[in-house]
Amino acid sequence: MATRSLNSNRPADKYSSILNAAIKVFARNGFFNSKVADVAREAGVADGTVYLYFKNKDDILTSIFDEKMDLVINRLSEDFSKIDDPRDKLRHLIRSHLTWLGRDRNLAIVFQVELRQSTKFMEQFSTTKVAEYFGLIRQAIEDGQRRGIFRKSFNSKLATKILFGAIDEMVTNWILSPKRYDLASTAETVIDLFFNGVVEK
Amino acid sequence: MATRSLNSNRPADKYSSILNAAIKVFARNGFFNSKVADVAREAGVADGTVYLYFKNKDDILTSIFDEKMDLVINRLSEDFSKIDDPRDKLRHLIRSHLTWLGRDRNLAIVFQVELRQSTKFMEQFSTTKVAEYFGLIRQAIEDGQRRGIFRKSFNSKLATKILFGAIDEMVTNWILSPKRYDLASTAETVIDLFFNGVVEK
Amino acid sequence: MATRSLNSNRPADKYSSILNAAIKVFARNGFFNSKVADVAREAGVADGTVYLYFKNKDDILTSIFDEKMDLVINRLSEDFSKIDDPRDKLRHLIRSHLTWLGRDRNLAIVFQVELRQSTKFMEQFSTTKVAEYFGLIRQAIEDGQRRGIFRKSFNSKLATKILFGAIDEMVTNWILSPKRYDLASTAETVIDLFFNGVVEK
Amino acid sequence: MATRSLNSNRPADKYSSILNAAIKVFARNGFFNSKVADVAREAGVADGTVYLYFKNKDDILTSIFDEKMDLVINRLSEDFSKIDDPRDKLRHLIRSHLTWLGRDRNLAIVFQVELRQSTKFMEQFSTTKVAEYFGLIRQAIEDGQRRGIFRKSFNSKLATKILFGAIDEMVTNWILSPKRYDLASTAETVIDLFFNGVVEK
DNA sequence: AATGAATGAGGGTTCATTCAT
DNA sequence: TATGAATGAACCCTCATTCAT
Repeated sequence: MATRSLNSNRPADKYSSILNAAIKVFARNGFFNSKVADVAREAGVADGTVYLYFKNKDDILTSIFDEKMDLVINRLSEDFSKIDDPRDKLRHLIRSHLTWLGRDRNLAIVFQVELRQSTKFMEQFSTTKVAEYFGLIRQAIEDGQRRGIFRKSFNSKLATKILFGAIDEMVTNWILSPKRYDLASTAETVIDLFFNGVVEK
Repeated sequence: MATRSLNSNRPADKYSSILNAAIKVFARNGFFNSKVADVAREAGVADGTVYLYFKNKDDILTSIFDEKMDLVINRLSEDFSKIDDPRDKLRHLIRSHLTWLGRDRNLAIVFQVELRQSTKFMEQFSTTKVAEYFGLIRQAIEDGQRRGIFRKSFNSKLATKILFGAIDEMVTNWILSPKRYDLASTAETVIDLFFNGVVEK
Repeated sequence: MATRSLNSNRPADKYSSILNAAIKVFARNGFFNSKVADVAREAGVADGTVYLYFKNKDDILTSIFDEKMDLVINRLSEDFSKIDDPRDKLRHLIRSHLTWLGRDRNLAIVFQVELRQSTKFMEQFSTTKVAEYFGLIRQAIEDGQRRGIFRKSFNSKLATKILFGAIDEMVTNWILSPKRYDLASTAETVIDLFFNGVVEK
Repeated sequence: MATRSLNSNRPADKYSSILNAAIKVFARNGFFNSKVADVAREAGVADGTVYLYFKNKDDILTSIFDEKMDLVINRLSEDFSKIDDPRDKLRHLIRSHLTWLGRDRNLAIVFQVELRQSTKFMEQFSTTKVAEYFGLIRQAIEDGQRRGIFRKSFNSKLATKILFGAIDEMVTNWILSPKRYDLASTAETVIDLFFNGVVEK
C-alpha cells in the first residue's frame, strides 16, 4: 500500500493512467477526433506504450466500458444480495446508476455518447456486460412479479428495457444540458413513475 | 405524376436519392466507416455531385435527421390537433414512433446509433428538432395533469424524458437484437407501464 | 462604333470581358488559387461560356500575355520608327514600360508574378513575344554601338538582358511594396544608370 | 566524418534529404505539379515522414529559400568584412551570385521560377531574407557614394534594385535558354555596365 | 451562342500502428 | 518495459472541364 503510492509509474498503474487519460480525452474531443497520441500525452507516456497495454484504439474504449461495468455489476450484485424487497433493489439500482455517473461527467459522456459510435460497438456491449446489467434489473422485476408485488400482466423483458431506457435518458439529457443540475436527484421521479405510472387512480 | 415516377433521376430527386442512399450506407457500415464515394455510388451519382446538394459529409447526416424529424413532427402535430384525450395523444405518439422506425430498419439504425456519434451532433440535435418532439410529449402530459387525468405529483419534464427514454430504448434494443420481432408490438407495454407503473395496486 | 458601346454583351466583347475579369481575379487570388468559376462570375458569364472563348484555364493566362504584349510591341515598334536617336528609343521604352504597368496594378501583378508560374509558361513566353520585346531593345543598343553613341566593348545581348532585368525589377518591387509610389518616376534613374553607370568619372 | 558519409540516412540528415529531393523534384516538374509523394520517393522516405520535418508542402518551398539564403547571406557578409573597396564588394557579389546558381541549375530553377508562384510567397520573401541581401548591395553602393567612388547623383535604393534586377535576369535567361553556357561568365559584363554604363564617353 | 448541372480524377494530409533502439 | 521516429494506407473535397438543353 505505502509502496503503491510511492511509485505512480509502476507498470500496474500505467494501465489505469492510460484508461483514465482516455476517459478525459474522449469526453473532451470525442472518440473519433481523439488521437492515440492525445491519450498518451494526457497519460504521460509515449505513444508506443499505449500499445503495450491495449491492442488498439478501439480496445481502449471497450476497456473503459468493461472495467467500469465490472465494477458496477460486482458492487450491485453484492448489494442486491443484501436487499430483499425487489422494490428496494430497483430503488437502489436507479439511485446508484444516477449517482455514479452524476459524479463523473467525463465518464458519463463516454458512456452516453462515445461508446455508441457504431453498431459494431453497440452489439458487442449488448451481449456480455449490458446483458448482465439488464439481468440484474430483470431478476428484481420478475422476483417482484412472483411475489405479487409487481403486476404480472406485463412482459418483464420489456419492462427491463423501459426502466433502463428511462434511466439512460436521464443521463443523456444531463450531459447534453448546459445546466449543471444534480443528476442523482432525478432518481426519485424515475422510481415513482416506474412504480406507479402517470395515471391518477 | 405518372411521369414523375418514371424518371427517378430528374434533378429534383438527386437530393432525395443521395439522402436515401446515405441512410442505407450509413446503416450498413456506420457513418465514420462510410466514404462519401460509397454514398455517391449507392445514389448513382458522381462523388462531386454529393457536394452540389450537401455541404460536406456531416451535412448529409444532419440532413437525414432534419428531414425525417420534420416529417414526423409535422404529422404528429397535425394528428394531435385532432385528438383530445392526452392519454390518446401519448398512445398515438408511442405507437407512431415505434411503427415508423419499425418499418425502416436502416433509418432506425441511423437514428439510434449513427446520429449519436459525438456530443457535437447530439447537442445540435437536442436543441431544435428534439426539443420540439419533447415539447409534443410534454404538452400532452401537462394537459393530462391539468385535467386531472394524470397525477400532478411528478415533474412533467422528467416524465417526458422518462417516456422518451423508454421508447428510445425499445428501438435501440430492436436494432441491436439479432431477433427480428415486430417493434410496433412493444408499444402496448410501454403505454401500459408508463400509465400504470409496475406496482400491483 | 456607336453600336459597339450599345451592346456590351455582343460576342466580340465577351472575350475581352473574360480576359479583363481574369486579370482582376488572378491579381487578387493568384492564378492557381483562382477558379475558372471566379473568372466567369467576375465576367458575368456562365462557367461553360469561358470555354467558348478559351481552350482552358492556362489559355486565359497566356492570352492575357499575348494580347497585352501585342499591344505594347506594336505601339513601341511604331514609336521607334519615329525616333532616330537610340538613346531616345531606350528612354522612351523604359518610360513607356514603367508608365504602362504603373497605371494598371492588376496587370502588373499578373505580368510580374502570375505569368511566372512554371518553366513551361516561362519558356513559352521567352520564345515569341518576349523575344520580340528583347529585339526592340537590342536593336536600339546595337544601333547605338554602330553609331558610336554606345561603347562597343560590351555584348549587346547581355546588355539587353541587363536593361530588361533592371526595368523588370522596378515593377516587381513596386507591386510587392506596401508603399504606393509612382512607378514611372523610377524611369529616370534606370535611364541614368544604364547610360552612365555608377562610377564617378 | 568518415561515418557521416557512410550513412546518409541517419535521422539528422532526413531534413536535408527531403530538402534536396524537393529542389530536384520542384525543378523538374514545377512546384504545383509536384506531389509531396514525389518528394518523399525522391528522398527515400515515406510520405508521412515529410510532415515530421515540414509543416506542409509550402513549407518545403519556403525552407529551401530560407536555408539557401542564409548560407549565401552569411558567406557574403563574412566576405564583405574582408573587402574594403565597394567596387570589389559588388564585383564579388555579382560573381558569387552567378557562380553559385550557375553551379546548381535545379536550385536556380527553384529560385527563379518556382519561388515566384504567388504574391503570397513573394511578399514573404521580400521581407526578411531578400531585404538582407538587398541591404548588402545597398551598403556597398552607399559606401562607394560616401567615399566618392560612385556618383552621388542617383538614388541608392533604386540602384540596388537595378543591379539586383540585372543579375537576376542573367539567371532567369540562363535557366530558360536551351543553350548551356557558363552563367558565371556573364558577370563581367554586368559589372562593367553597372559601373560604367553603356554610353561612350 | 450560352448555360450550369454533373462529372470524376487527383492529392495533401492525418494518424493508428510498428519496431529498432 | 519504454520510447518516439517512421510508416503508408486512407479519404474528403475541389474544381477544370464537358455536354445536354
